[in-house]
Amino acid sequence: MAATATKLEPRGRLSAADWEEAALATLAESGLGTVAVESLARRLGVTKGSFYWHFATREALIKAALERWEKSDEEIVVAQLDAIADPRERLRELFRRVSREMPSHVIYAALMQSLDHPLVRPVMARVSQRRLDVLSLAYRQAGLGRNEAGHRARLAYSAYTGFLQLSLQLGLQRLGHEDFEAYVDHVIATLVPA
Amino acid sequence: MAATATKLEPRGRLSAADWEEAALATLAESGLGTVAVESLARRLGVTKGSFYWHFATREALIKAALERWEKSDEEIVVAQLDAIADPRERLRELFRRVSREMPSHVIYAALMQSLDHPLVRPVMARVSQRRLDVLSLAYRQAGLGRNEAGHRARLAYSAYTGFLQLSLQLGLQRLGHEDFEAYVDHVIATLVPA
DNA sequence: TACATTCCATACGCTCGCGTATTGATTTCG
DNA sequence: CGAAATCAATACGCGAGCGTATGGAATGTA
Repeated sequence: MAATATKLEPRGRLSAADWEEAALATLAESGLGTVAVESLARRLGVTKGSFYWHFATREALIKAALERWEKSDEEIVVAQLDAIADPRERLRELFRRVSREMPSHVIYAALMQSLDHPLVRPVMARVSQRRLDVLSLAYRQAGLGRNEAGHRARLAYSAYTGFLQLSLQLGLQRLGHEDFEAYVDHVIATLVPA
Repeated sequence: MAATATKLEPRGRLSAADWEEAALATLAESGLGTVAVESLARRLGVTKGSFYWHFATREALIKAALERWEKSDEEIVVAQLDAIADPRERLRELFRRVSREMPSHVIYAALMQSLDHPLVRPVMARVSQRRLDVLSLAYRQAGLGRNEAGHRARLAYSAYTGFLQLSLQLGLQRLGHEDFEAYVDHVIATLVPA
């Protein structure tokens, strides 16, 4: 009957990867601040003793989890997107992707709330720069000038990260599936050149 | 020669207001997490003993500081803005205000990084709702339909909060005074209907 | 089976920040 | 001036989390 169903994920012995996954899961649920070793241990059905065999320190775990996430994010968000030739359609698809594959965005949003923390900031700086570059390139290919494209990319990316913050962290009117579609359409109409 | 010039603000005895101001200053500088009573005490040139005479608990201080900020923010951002009759010009001025009066925006951005924390979230929810309403109204008066106005307001506000996060927290290319003006112009051109 | 490696539990120490208790100084004011 | 009220210093207790030490169980392997 435990309301907070602390789902213990793996059953047998644990590997470093298990801890990293658990860390990312907890991160997505309640932020980096709650990623504590004793808490994770309970979640996994073991104790600290286990953790410190796999990792030297809590920071080491965070570092590993971040690398794991950054890698998967790199593939998901960026890679399978270059396929779309038409830049305008690529932009539209990019905006739509925010709804699908939410899990990765949830972690993104959680990490953006921990931009203090020396390990997180550089990761998010790289991730953000990559996304900005993708956007900027698409806008250039869509016909905008160098400066225009840069500004529009920054605007679009700001809207993206801001929207996630308002929705997931602030919890501002959760915006049902219906209205969300309408909103995305409006964003596309406003930010994607005809 | 102390690099981190921990400026002790008031000289004589302290009042509750002094602690609140110091809390807001520290908040703006390094986030809510660093708003600790012993730290503030050092900053003010006293010790904990003083603090706990003025406040029952750290949370009480935060609560008071938040009320103080919300009040001042309410006046600055909202009040002296209804003056501008033309909604389009009002929107333009609104975007420009992000550059001036940075201090309040810095505190805003810092608080948006602490949306966990039970005292902060409701405050930011109210503040955000007010600003969204202001935007939405302006867009309606500018001729947009009910839904259009709501969506555009959300988009503009997302861009606002996202931009602050990217600039102040992530530190993404600090964007010199020159480029910043150009960016704001681009935003206005993109988000304010002709 | 024997032995090494891998994984985990228990118990402990340490630091940091909050909050309390107590005493002391400094105003304020009758 | 003397007493009350106001503001502050010192010392202490406490819980949360990290990290360490050490022994024990489980798994592989010769």
